[in-house]
Amino acid sequence: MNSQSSVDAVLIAGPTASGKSAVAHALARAIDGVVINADSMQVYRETRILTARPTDEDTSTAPHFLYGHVSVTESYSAGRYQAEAAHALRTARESGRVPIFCGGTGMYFGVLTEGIANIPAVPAGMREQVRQHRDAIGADAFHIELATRDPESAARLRASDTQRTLRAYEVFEATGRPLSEWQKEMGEALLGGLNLARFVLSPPRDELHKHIDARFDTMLAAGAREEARALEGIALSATASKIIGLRELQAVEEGAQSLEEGSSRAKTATRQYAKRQLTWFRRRMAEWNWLEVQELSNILPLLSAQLNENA
RNA sequence: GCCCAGGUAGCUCAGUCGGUAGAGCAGCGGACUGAAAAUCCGCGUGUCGGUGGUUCGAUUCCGCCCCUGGGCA
Repeated sequence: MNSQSSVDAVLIAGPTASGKSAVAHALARAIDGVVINADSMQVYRETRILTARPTDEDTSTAPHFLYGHVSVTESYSAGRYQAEAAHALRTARESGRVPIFCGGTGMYFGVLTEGIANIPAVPAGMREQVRQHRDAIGADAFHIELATRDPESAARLRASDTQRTLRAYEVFEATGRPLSEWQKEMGEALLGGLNLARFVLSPPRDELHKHIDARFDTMLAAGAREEARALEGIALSATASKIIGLRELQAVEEGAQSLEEGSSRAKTATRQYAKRQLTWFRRRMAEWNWLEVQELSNILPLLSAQLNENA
């Protein structure tokens, strides 16, 4: 990193419940920055509690972009994130504020720092058609059909990988060109050429697990059940329906399981998610600055010291 | 106190006609290019309650003890 120039953008990644939102908020206030979301679920409006989205107080005391601006009935995607993050980045820089990207979605950080192939959107109707086709003929037959359209993707993917085989198939159906070909043309990294300060917040695993459990209890106390109940009967998008805790709490509201059981399942799912995040971070963000301390008061000085080194 | 059932992985359990044991869940590791809080792949982590006895060899058979649940008093 160039020690002569100042930092153009700060990136704060970390597993769920690692306290990164609070750090980003405090940093934004300290350096007159703007927090830009890098989390696939905190974009959703109606699920503030369940997605641990920053509160109104947070967003009124420091600018926050790309939080809660999408309805749970809408699908969201890395492609849409790319466009919106580009706009948010431009807005922040034009106002002379330091963009602080904060979130837990590894793939979105990939969009920021490595770019993503620029592939035309696949019409929703076609996606649904392809999905039904796979259901009808089965995973193995679908995988064989994919091989005739996009042999390279088929060779790379297992038939059991529902999501990726669907994606490869539908891209071919929509564009007439294999996904593997599209992917050879990477788009530009949004933050390419900028001087970045990159951090991964990583509390010890047992501490993280305690935080996850405690945070879900806090969510319940803050009205997570009501939030889940309010969404019953609403046609959630494929993406929003994956919000951890939502289905678990709706099952509780419907009487299908006890609150204790629902809570336990939600906590377990959150731990498993954090584990997947950490795998990504460890392998793909190994050279970032890893901060293993736990307390906010300890993190800020460390982070500031790193920033000054780069300033 | 007596009778019955059970004590095997973190949890719920299977099993060994005597040759030191295996499933699900949890957990751990990994992959990841437009649903990524998704999707997928790999890994068994054990004084088989304790202690004596029989045996070449006991988690398995026998005795005693401890613990848990149920029943009779």
